[in-house]
Amino acid sequence: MPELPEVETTRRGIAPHVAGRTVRELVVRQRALRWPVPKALAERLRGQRIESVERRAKYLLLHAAPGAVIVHLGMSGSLRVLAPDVPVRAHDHVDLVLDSGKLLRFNDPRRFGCWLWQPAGSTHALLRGLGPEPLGDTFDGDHLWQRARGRKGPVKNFLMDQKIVVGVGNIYAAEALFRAGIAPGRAAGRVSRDRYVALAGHVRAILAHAITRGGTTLRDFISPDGSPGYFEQELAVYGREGEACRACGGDLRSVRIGARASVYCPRCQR
DNA sequence: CATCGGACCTGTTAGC
DNA sequence: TGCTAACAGGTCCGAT
Repeated sequence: MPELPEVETTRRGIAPHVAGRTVRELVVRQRALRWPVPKALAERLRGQRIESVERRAKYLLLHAAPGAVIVHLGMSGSLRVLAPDVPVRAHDHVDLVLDSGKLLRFNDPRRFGCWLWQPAGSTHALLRGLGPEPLGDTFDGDHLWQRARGRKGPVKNFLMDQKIVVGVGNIYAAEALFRAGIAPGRAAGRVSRDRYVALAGHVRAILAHAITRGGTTLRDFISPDGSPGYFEQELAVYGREGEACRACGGDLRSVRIGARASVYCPRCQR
């Protein structure tokens, strides 16, 4: 589910309810997520004031004085702000109970998400080596072009490599490549500088626009207030295999690249 | 270092 | 209708 726009939508949804609040307790019902939720996490958080909620790549960071909680939504995770009397449902693995009386509830059927701890002054290994934020100042076509020198793998994998640029997953990679007219299977090193400039612009535009739409809801993504995202209606290629290309009318085709379905238009994308 | 395949886990859907 | 297999938005890790 969650690529950058969904994580950012989540951040914006929870921040007003979480920032400035103090943690009453952390309730962990299922410790076995992508990595075990540290046993000491509840103790570390109890009584701490959450100062801010930051996003880095697809990670959410809940900052407190002694450190930060690192939350990743994995492929099926979601966070919701709820009243304490809302019944626990299947896959509600973690509750962060706040002094406002509300709680932040983490639900994740596939358990690919994580809740980890990062002591103040350190950078967790997961956050090291990440590429630039696609909506930040250091991301542009030149960056992509430089990093693509000598790379023979498909440009789609390159674009989804979090060391190159963060936040772009399968959906938005497919969409950005369509808009840029680049075939997803083309070798990353064989895309011109000009086309990388176009691609970077489309990545930026599509992510920014998807955020304004509240992200993409395919199956189970919901924002913290329970509403879905509305970007799905604007997808040009993702999930549209066999349907007509909105630009040329030809049939969209799906190929597997790196074990991921990759839909594209063979006529518009080269 | 780049690239590839497997792994983690459960729910939904396509196909027989 | 019912069972099984394939597939799903992420990304780490180890082997090559």
